[in-house]
Amino acid sequence: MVSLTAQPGNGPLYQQIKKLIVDRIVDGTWQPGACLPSETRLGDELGASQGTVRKALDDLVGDNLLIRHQGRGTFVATHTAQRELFHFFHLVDEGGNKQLPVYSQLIDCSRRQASDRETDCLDISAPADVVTITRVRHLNDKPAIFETIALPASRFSGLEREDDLPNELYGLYEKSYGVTIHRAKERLSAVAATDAEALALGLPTGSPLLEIDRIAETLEGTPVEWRISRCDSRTHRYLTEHV
Amino acid sequence: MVSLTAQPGNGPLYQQIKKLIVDRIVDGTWQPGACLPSETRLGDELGASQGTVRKALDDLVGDNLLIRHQGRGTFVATHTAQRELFHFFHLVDEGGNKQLPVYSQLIDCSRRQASDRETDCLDISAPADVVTITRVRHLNDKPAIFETIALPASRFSGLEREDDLPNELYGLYEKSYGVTIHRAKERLSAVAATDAEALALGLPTGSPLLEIDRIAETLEGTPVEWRISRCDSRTHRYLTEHV
DNA sequence: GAGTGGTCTAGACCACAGA
DNA sequence: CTGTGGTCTAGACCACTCT
Repeated sequence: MVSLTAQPGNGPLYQQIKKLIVDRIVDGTWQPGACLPSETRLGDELGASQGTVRKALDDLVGDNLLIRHQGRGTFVATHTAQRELFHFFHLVDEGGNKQLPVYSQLIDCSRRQASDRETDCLDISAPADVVTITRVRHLNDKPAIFETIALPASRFSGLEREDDLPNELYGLYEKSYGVTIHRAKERLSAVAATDAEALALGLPTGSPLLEIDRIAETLEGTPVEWRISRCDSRTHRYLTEHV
Repeated sequence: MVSLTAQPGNGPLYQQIKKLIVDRIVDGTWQPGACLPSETRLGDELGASQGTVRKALDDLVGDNLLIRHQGRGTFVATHTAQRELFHFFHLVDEGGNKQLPVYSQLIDCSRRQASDRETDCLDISAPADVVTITRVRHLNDKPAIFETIALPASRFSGLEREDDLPNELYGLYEKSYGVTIHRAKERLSAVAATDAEALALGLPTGSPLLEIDRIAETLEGTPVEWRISRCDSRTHRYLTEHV
């Protein structure tokens, strides 16, 4: 049952509408890729004008939660390679060109008990399992990223038996495990390459590597992936832009 | 003379209004900190409704170009320490806390002919001067960032004679040289500390440092500062968030 | 042609800041 | 009290997509 009110203590109507839409996406009423009702229909259902609904939708489009197509409708955002490239991958080569890794060498994918650090990063309670992935991602046909990933086994049950993991995992999370990554917090630092990393990336032990420590969250803000990417810094840079 | 039209080949009205406002900020009609005319007045002057003006203003607020204060008015954004902290400084300590450097040890500030790399980064033509700044910025009372900055001498004439450079330079650029930094592109990598850097930061030569290579631009997109910050990666991380 | 989002208008009332 | 931005409405027309 829907009950939105003019504007008592609940705050602005369009904020209430935003929350309602987010809730429906979170609870699966509107799955990724689904088409929302039209602005006028939503307005009628919620007892708001089309303009107010529009403001709510505009905000959510700005949050990368919805996508609009003129003449077609408004859709729940999905994880395409495009989105991965624009929002979650920031390495560029000397020419400043961005390209997703097309090949990954899988070193390990298994399930085991979570370490203290892992339970901490993934915000899960002590005796729990994680699925871990270790792989070397290639850029321009050369090994460039040594990557370790930890996932809560509760949400990703059976992933360790998956064969042929794709390079872009977020689409897999979404399609096969119903987990949509919405936000990623990254902490970057410089580290010295370990023997294993140096060997895998073809450079001397102790070489400086760019470490990207990422925690990826769902729409609700729950951390669901902890990823450490150690990147060969000779050939690639991490690009960001701020306004 | 203002002439905005309904919507011929010029595109949507609110886009034309945005452009007009940006132009007036660029040409100095509305200086940083200035109060714009009210929405209704702007609408009357431009022959548009208040709602349309509002949409233009909303967009520009989203671009960090304007700031609104309910009941007071709409203002051109300025470079406060707050903005510097939120938009242009991304280092955090182990606790994840962000704090601007409060002390900098100035090593050099002088004027000389630009190198090829500098003319390239700053997009200036060959025989030109730059003002360079070299300094060590301190975080938590410890040397943490070895920083070199190159500025086109044409825009920053006399800066090399400035005594007592502030830690946050962007406010100085804006107030004393009429240069407002609007956007910064950063390329991050891991490098090995040189002798000079190691000495200044109190760590062994060859230690991995996080290098931030930043080119800062004006509203018009002209590069006006090239800055390389080499950061002690043991104690600090570069924090970003993506949605 | 029917339905969608994109733009624009005109007018209303509320919340807040400052004289 | 006046003027500002913040929210909300109702209705109009345009541009686009699909059938």
